[in-house]
Amino acid sequence: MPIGKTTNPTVARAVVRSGTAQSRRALLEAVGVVLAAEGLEGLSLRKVAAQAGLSHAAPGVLFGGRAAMLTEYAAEGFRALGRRLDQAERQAPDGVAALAAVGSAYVLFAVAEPLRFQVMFRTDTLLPRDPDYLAACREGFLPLQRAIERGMDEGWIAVGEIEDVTLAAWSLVHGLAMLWFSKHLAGRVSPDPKRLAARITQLFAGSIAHRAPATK
Amino acid sequence: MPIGKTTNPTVARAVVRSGTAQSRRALLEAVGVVLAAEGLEGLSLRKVAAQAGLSHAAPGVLFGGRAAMLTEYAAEGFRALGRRLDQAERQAPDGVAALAAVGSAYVLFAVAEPLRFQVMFRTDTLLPRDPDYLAACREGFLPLQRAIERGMDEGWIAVGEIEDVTLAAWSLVHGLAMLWFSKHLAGRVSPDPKRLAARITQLFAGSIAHRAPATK
DNA sequence: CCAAGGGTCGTGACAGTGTCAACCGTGCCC
DNA sequence: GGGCACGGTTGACACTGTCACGACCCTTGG
Repeated sequence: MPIGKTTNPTVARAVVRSGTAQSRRALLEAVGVVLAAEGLEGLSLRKVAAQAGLSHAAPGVLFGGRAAMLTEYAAEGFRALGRRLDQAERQAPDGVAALAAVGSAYVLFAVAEPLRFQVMFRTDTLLPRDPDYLAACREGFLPLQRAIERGMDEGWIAVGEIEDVTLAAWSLVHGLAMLWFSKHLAGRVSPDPKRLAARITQLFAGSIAHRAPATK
Repeated sequence: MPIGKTTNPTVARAVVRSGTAQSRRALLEAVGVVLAAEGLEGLSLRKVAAQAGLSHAAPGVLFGGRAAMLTEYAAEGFRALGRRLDQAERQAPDGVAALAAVGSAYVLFAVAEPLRFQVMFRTDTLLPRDPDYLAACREGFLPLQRAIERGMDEGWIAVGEIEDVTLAAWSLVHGLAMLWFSKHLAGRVSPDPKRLAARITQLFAGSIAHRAPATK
């Protein structure tokens, strides 16, 4: 008897998340396809459903609405981002390099997949309270926290400024990515995002690490 | 006769900016009202038109479409932002304070009017090539450039790094504002945006200004 | 003084969107 | 077999942005 593919009966009922895993996966992949083909504004549940070979109301049934589906899509993006940052952080020889590498990887991830990145942070079209989404976010930012800790171990970050340095680093690369999307930088800066991200993150990390003792 | 006859579409399109200034002004003000009442997702041309006391298609006629109207609204926002930054920059005693003050004012403007700020940078729903919009952007960022120039005159910014420092400063405050909106900072940092912005911008400006000579 | 015309805006219609109630088919268990 | 819960479709609804058409007003020419 082919009972092997039976789904967990009670859990599926308890959680709001229903639907077959295959259909949900197909829809999530279709989101990326439609996003790449039609752009951010051209994204619609109906196109996604058609791309996935399902009926037009399938996203609503399987996820519970547009926001819920995009939230799941965004959570997957945060997990992918976390893997990239983790890889960058581990390869860095010291704290300064780690901070710059994580920041650079952040920007390059955003530039490489701008649509996904923008969906990830468009919290007005998402469900920011979703526990899965929140967990993915927290997991994604662990590499940055590790890089900060390395700076603390190396002595160029004081315990009292951990929060500020972390937030400043995150803001820096997040803002750089956002400005890159917004095209406000077109013609204003060098067009190579890789070199640009490296310069900016090294400027920041280097300035923080090599401060003169009397910073007011 | 089903054949539409000699209507000249080019003549009607000759002047993009048509309509009375009053109606356009009323619509732009209505954008702010609807935005405040319904949020970013609740914004629609029909609600704006109703709020302004006009017909549902008035925005399309008077501006040429949703994107054009929002672009004009965004341009007004950039002009207001420029005034705030200019004021902050002029009151600062030296370059470091100017850079921090401009950055702090940037964040506070964004926090004070989050919806307008988000519309200003949502370039996928705007017309980023609009000359009026571009001029307003450029004008809005003059104070930041002046602050950087003060730092250069004071000797803590080299000529070769003007571009990088400018972009880093802008990215920092822009990212901080964006992260604030995205609610990813909720519970993570101090809830007072004024104090937070001051700390972050002073950390950045102070680190850049008081670097040890051997950076890297 | 009146008719014509161009600009300003309302009206109606259309395709497309997200969401929901109602509806089937299919496998499961008593 | 007879429910029956699940996975998904169908159909409908309100709402959106956009466009063609028509009504009104102010100017202007004869």
